[in-house]
Order: sequence, then structure tokens, then C-alpha cells
Amino acid sequence: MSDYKDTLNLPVTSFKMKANLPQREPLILKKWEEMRLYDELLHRKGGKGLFVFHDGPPYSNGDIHLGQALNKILKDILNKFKVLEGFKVPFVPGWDNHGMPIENEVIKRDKEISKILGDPEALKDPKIKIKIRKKCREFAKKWVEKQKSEFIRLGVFGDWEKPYLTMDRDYEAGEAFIFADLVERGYIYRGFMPLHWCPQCKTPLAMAEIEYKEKESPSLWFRMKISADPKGVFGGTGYALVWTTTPWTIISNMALAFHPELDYVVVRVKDEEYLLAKELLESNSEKLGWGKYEVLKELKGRQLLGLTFKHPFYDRVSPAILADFVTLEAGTGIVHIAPGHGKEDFEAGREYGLPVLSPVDGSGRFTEEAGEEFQGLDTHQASEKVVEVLKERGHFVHLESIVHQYPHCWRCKSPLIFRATTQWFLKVDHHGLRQAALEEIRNVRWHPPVGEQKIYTSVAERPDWVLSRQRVWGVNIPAFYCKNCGEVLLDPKVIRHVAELFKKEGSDVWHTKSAEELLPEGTTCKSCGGTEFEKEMAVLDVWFDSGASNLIVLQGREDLSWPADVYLEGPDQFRGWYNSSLILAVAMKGRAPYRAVITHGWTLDEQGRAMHKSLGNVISPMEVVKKYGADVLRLWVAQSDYTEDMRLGDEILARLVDSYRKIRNTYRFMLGNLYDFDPAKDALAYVDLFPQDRYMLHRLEELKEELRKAYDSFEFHKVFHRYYNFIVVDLSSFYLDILKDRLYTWGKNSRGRRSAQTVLYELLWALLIMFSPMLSFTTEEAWAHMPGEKVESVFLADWPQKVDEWRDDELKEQFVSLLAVRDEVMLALEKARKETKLISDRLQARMLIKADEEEVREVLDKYREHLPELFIVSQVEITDGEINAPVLHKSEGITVGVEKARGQKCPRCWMYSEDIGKDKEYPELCPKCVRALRGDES
RNA sequence: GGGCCUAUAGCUCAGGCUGGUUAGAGCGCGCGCCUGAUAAGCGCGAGGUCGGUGGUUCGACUCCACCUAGGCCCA
Repeated sequence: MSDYKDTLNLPVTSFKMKANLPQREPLILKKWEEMRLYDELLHRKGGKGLFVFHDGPPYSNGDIHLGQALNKILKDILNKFKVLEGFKVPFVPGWDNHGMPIENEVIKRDKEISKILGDPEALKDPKIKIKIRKKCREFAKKWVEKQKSEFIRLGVFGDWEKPYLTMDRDYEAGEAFIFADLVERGYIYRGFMPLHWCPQCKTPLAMAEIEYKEKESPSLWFRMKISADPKGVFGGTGYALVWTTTPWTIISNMALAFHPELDYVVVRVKDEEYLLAKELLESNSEKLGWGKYEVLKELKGRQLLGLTFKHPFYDRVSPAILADFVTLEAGTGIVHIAPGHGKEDFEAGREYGLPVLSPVDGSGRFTEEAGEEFQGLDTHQASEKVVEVLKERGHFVHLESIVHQYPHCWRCKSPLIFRATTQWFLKVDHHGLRQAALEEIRNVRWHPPVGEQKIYTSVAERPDWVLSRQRVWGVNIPAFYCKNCGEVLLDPKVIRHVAELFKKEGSDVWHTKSAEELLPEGTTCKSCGGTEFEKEMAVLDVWFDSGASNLIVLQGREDLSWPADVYLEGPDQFRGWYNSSLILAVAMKGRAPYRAVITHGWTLDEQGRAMHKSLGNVISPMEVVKKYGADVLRLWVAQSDYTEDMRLGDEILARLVDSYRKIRNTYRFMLGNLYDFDPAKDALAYVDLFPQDRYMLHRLEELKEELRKAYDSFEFHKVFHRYYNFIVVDLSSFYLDILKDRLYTWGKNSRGRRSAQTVLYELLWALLIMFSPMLSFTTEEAWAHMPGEKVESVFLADWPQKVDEWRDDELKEQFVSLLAVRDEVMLALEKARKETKLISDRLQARMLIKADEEEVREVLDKYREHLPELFIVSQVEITDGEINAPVLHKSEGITVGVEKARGQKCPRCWMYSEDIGKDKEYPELCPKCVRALRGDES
């Protein structure tokens, strides 16, 4: 009986069921490299123009993490889609190389260099600096190479041979040229400003290097006596009641801040009058044990402007100023302002033109400027001394202690102070820069749309840009100081001269050469005519490095163009790269550097928690690749809605592997059934196709359009879900299943089989291309197995064109009806199988169907001959009369009966037939199989 | 502490924005079929008080408030 198996057309393919991606993918990478696929794409594509995706540079100091893998894969998906659409897509990856994390790491590792930690003076030796820079460069280079190989392994296409590095000579020179332009246009100034400062490490810290921890601090109430009261707020001797947790900053007090909209009261306590916020009166009275008091006056904060108060122990006055950051959370509603020791204080101070006093040195000790009483004390000692002095002068009110969140150094864990130092700034409001940037934001497409609000706020509220950092590893700010008079030399011509040197010899020249060697010949001080200069030793903020990338890379390379079509980064870049890029682009060119900005969420673990080393829930992308393959990781990216935070964990990976297998097996089945199909010779014309095959082409048309739209609107997870649904529902469980009889048992060249193959071929062709941005390795592998003429890589193919002929809405309607009937047939069969055990295999069944609706009846009648195939049963009878069958299934508008199929089972196709035995040559076969064996191609 | 965002079946996602029949899909899971996609394929089924509480309304998963959990930004 099983003799006939050899006469069937069973699937044949070398496309393996087991993917073995960790081993197979590297071979595909090798093929891409050998055929120079990325270059080929650039040469052969471009009919639709140029698409410039500007890569945000990751930091080169470790293996890539999941977020970076996600980021690059998302970029790659969009790039590959654009290539399929016909764009020329040059993708130049970049790296951010300068900055503190690398510098710290290098200092820590090298014995000789690490000496400077104990001896800051040693850093003045240029040789040490040169050594640090050299080590940093090597360190960065090493990680660039490592990360590069990791990104390549993920299947990301790009110009990996010529990426951009912020430590490249040309890049550093480019920054200096941009800096020269900014100077020329008046954006750059030198200012005195407080920054977070670690007295232990003796360095300013960037935002990312601060951690908030609980700390016990003094909680001090003191008072400042009224000095000028032009509006007569007080009746007699009055005081402002002030609260602070950093008594040492009172030394630098320059003002008292009030909220303009808050209500304040003047109260009389015994013989003295106090000013404080109305709402805090009760709590303060209780705390300070005032007992009886009398409210003399009530007024808004804004009415207090014009008042001045005497400093509690210096001979100077502090004016009342207004500030929105004053709150009622704690204290008295009156905030003591020391512009040298706080960011908000500083900004408020600048608004009111207050002097900035910061008499604290790098190790956190008070300098001579603070006066004899305080000189030499650290901030803790100074706080105690301040309390003492306040008591002596009669301005002390109350002291207790408080535990609150306070900034600490991430490296040495000690509490930070705010200390004002001289820094270089970019003035954000110069030439209406901020306003122009805000307007430009409106012209950019933000995806998801909330991004627009985020960037708007971050630009609207950002302070002037602190460009300088007192570090070694970076691009030095090309400024000089006259040795004679101290005057600053910041001249665009001089800067450009230095930039040329950077370009020729590298930015180390700043350290290897003297000021005289760096300056153009004959440079003199404009102020005093001096000819001897000192170099500025600060380097540029790394955000300047990366913020300038659009100007340096997009404008600097011939294959690119400015502005970028798209940026795509994580949400931290609203304050970071999106922001710095925008500011520099608008300052230099008056326009945003991007037309669209896409932002993805964070990657979390399966429980929705952030990944932390300490939690042990970190998933390394390369481990996923090693275990499952890059395509599985890419599938994760594809299925996730990246506009929100994304989770990854074991169950999710298990589901992904399942999905992957389903897709792969579906490709495999289709390929297996195309082994003898040559599209050039065997394909049928559309009109000759079976209706169910034409229906599938209609479905394909719908799918193509939906996927294109989803890709185009950056909704990649919709692409995945729609595609996967098509694979599972339309193909695997329906179309491919019903096709088996035709493909296997019909004549090799029969119309029915060729019709099926024609459509399988068209389906697979389009399916592979449309999913290649996501499942890049597997679609490429399957593409290689496609029969017929084709390009060497799926990526060289074009997005499947619209075929109007394949759209047939009437056919679609008819099949919607047929498939609804099919659902009922399945239920009836299940009943026959389970409840009555009438049948086990569907082919043992004969269906009796009665439809109540005329339309349904007509459709059933029209496709009568195809119904056994559609239902995968041996016989189908459409009837108008009562159905009398052992199994009956009734539902709305339709009745389905199941009985045993008539005749005998054909040993070749397994279907039951009443016509077996009619052929003399093949007495045990059904007529269909007889025809197949005779080679009848009808 | 302030602000923004998220919360639909075990998992990944729809739906609801313009409140109104039994809230959907696929996977996974359970049961069964097949053994000619076979470490595959097919069928059926069970899973959700739409994070919680309160409110608006004739009616809320959908609107409002608060709370909880998580994420991010800021201090």
C-alpha cells in the first residue's frame, strides 16, 4: 500500500528545518562581506533618492548592551526598508570617544598615571597628560573595534570600514572650526558658575556622575534684619526668617528669594517682627515656640521687591528677589540665595545681577576671601562656625538636624558641594538662538509625538551650555591668556590656525607644543601688546563632540547630506544629543539637523524592572546572539512596541524562538514545494489560476499595502504582528494545508499543481523581501533557495510592486463566506471526531451542507468542485433538503452534517472515492491518481 | 519631594481617541487528529472583575479624581 509514496511530489529542499543560527549566521555575514553587499546597495539603489540616517554615537567603553543593540537594529530595520523602497542609504556609524569614564578607567588601570590621584600637582606635567591621552585613545580604539564587530554580528548594514569617531583628527579639527565660528558669531563667553564639585576628587562632576543618597545635615533657622524698607512693610525692627540646610553657604549669601505669587505675613512675636510665608506660619510658630504672635500684615511675594536685608555677619546687604522655585515644602518660604553655591541661586542671581561669591578652594576649604574667621575650614567646620557667629551676632534662631536626599560623588561616595569656577559657556539666548531652536522643533516629525513636548521643554528650560571641563581626555578649548596682563585671547583666526594644526598633527599638539608654537606668528595681546601666552587647559564637553556630528559628518562626507532624514535614539537624548545637535545646528545653520526624530523606550527585564548589575537581571545581547542567533534578537525588536519600554526575559525569548521556528518552517514548506518549479516556464497566467489561489494573491496585495504603511509610519511591531498572523492564519493553517493534496498527488505538470506553485512562488518572493529588514539572515538564506531568476541577495531586490490585477474584491467577499462555512465545517468535523468517533481523519468524512442564505448557497455552488480541497474532506454535498446524518452541527444560517465518505480509500491520495476499480491498469486508485500516474496534465 | 509616561488573558500585541450588543488576535497551555512540512502539520478548548478604589453617566475597559506598581526626567 505504501508503494505509491514514490509516485507523489513530496517537498524537497536543502533549507534545513533546524536553523542553527549561531553557526549559520556568520556564514551569511561572510557572504555579504565577500559580495560587498553594502557597497552594492549604494551603487545599485537610489532611484528614489538619498536617505540619510544619522547614527548617534555610542560611547566606546565596553561591550554593547541591550539598549544599544535595540537601537542599532531599529535603525537597520528602517534603513533596509528604505533600501527596498529604492533609496540610496549610506549609513555611517559613529562612536563617542572622549570623556570622563574612559579617562577615569585609564587612570585607575595605569600605575604610573594613577599617582596623580594622590598628587594633583603631577597632572601639571604635560608628559603625564600626553600619556593619559595616548592610553585613552588606545582604550577607546579597542572598544570601537569590539563594538563594531558586535554590531556587524547583529546584521546591521553600514559603512563599517569608515565610521566616524569623535577622536579622529579631522573630527577634532572640525570641532575647533565650529568653535571658531561660534566665537565669531558671539555665542561664546567666559563666566563664573557653580557646578557640582567633589572636594575629595577635586573635580567638577557632570550630571551623570552624581548619585542622590540620604545624608544628615543641620537644619538651621536664622534671621536677617531689614535694611531698606521703602514700602514700609515692617512697623518697627523687622527680620526675614530664613531656613537652610547648608549653613556654610550663608557666608556667600547675596539675596533672599520670595515666590511672587505666595502670600507672606509680617507677624509680631514679643517685640520683634518676622516675615515669612503665610502658609508656613503655624508650623514655624510651633517649631520655634513662639506661643503668642500677632499677624500685622499680609502681602504677596511680588510686593516685597525693593526690600533689602543686612547680611547676618558681613557688612553688606542682600536684596529681596523673586523666584518661582521657592516652595512651601519646608522652611519659611524665604530662600537664602548664594549664587556661588547653587544652580538655581546662580540663575536667579544672574537675573538680578548679583555678585557670585565662592570662597572655597578645590578641596572644599574656605579661602582668604571668606575672611579670617573661616579661612582654612572645610564646609562642615564652617557650618559650625557660622552657627557660632550667628549666635554671637544675635541672628541665630533655631538649630536641629534633618535627614534628606543629598548629592554624592559616584566614585568616592562623599557628599558634594556647589562651587563656582570660571568656565566657558555657549549663550543659548544669543541671536535668538533658543527661540529659533524652539521654532525648528515644530518643523520636525517626532515619533512618538510626545517627543515634541519633551524636546521643547528641554530646550526651553536649558541653561547656558557649560562647554568647558577640567579634564585631560578631550578636545582642548583653543583659548590663550596673556602672561603679562591675563587678558583672554579668543580669536577666530587664531582658533582656525590651531584647528589646522589639529588636522595636520592631531589634537595632542595642544600638549606637545608651547603656546608660542601654537599661535600664528606675531600674535600679540590686544590689551597690553604682550607676546607671551598661556594655554587654556580645559577640554570641550563631550556633548559638544557629539552635538557637532551632524555638522562634521553629514556636511563633511560627500556621500551624505545635511540635514539628516532621521535620528533614532533613546529617551535620554532629549536632554542629550537631540538637544546639543539642535543647538549647534541652529546656531551654525539656522535649521534643525533632522527632519524626523524617532525615540525608543528603555529595555527592562521580564518583570518590568530596569536592568541592573546589582539585580542580576541584565541580559547581554551578544549572549542572546550566541545562544539563539541574531535573528531571534531582531525578532524581539520587531515584535516589541518600541515607543514604550520593552521587556525581555526567558519566557519572551522562548516565545520568540517558537515564532521563529514557525516562520522558518513555513518558508521551508514553500521552498520544498517549489523544487521543480521554474517561474519562467511553469508559471500560469493569472486567469488560469484556481480561485483559491487567486484569493491568496488578493490577500498578498492587502498584506503588501498594510506592511508598507506600517513600515512607513515606523510602526515596526505592526509589521511583525500582521506578517506573523498572515504566516500562521492565512498560510500555515489554511492555504498551505489545503494545497497539500494538489501539490503532492496531482500530476507534476497538472494545471492545479502549477497554479498552486505559481502562487506559492509569488507569495514567498514577496514575503522574503518584505521581512528581510527584520529577519535579515533567515530571509537571505531562504532567498538563496528560491528557484528562478533572482538577484544575488534579497536586499538587492525591490519592495514588491502593487499588482492591480491581483486585487479582486468580489472574490474576496466570496471567500469570506466560504471561510465562514469552513469554520462551521471544522466544528462539525470535530464533533464527529470527538463525540461520536465517527471519523478520525477528516478525509474519512463526507459533508452535507445546507445554507439558508441565498448568497452563501450561490457561492458554495459556484465553487462546488473546490470544496473538498478547501475543507480537506473526501466529499461535499450541497443540499436544500433536510440533512440526515449521524453527526449534525447547526449554527446560524447553516447546517452541516457529517457522514462516512462513500466508496473506498485511494491508497495513493488517501481520499475516498466511489470510482475506484474503474481503471484496469490501476484498479485500486481513484481517477485523479490514475490521471496523475498517466502524466495527464489537464 | 516635583513632573511626565505606562498598566487589556502566562507572553507579545489589537481595540477603545469621537463612552453602548457576549473585549479580540497569534503564541503558549489542555484535549484530540495525522504520521506524505515529522524535534513538523491540523482541529477544538480553557484562560481576562481590561492594575485598584471612588466619581460622572441610563450605561465605562473606554471620561474624571485618587491610590498602587513599574519606567523616565528633575531636585
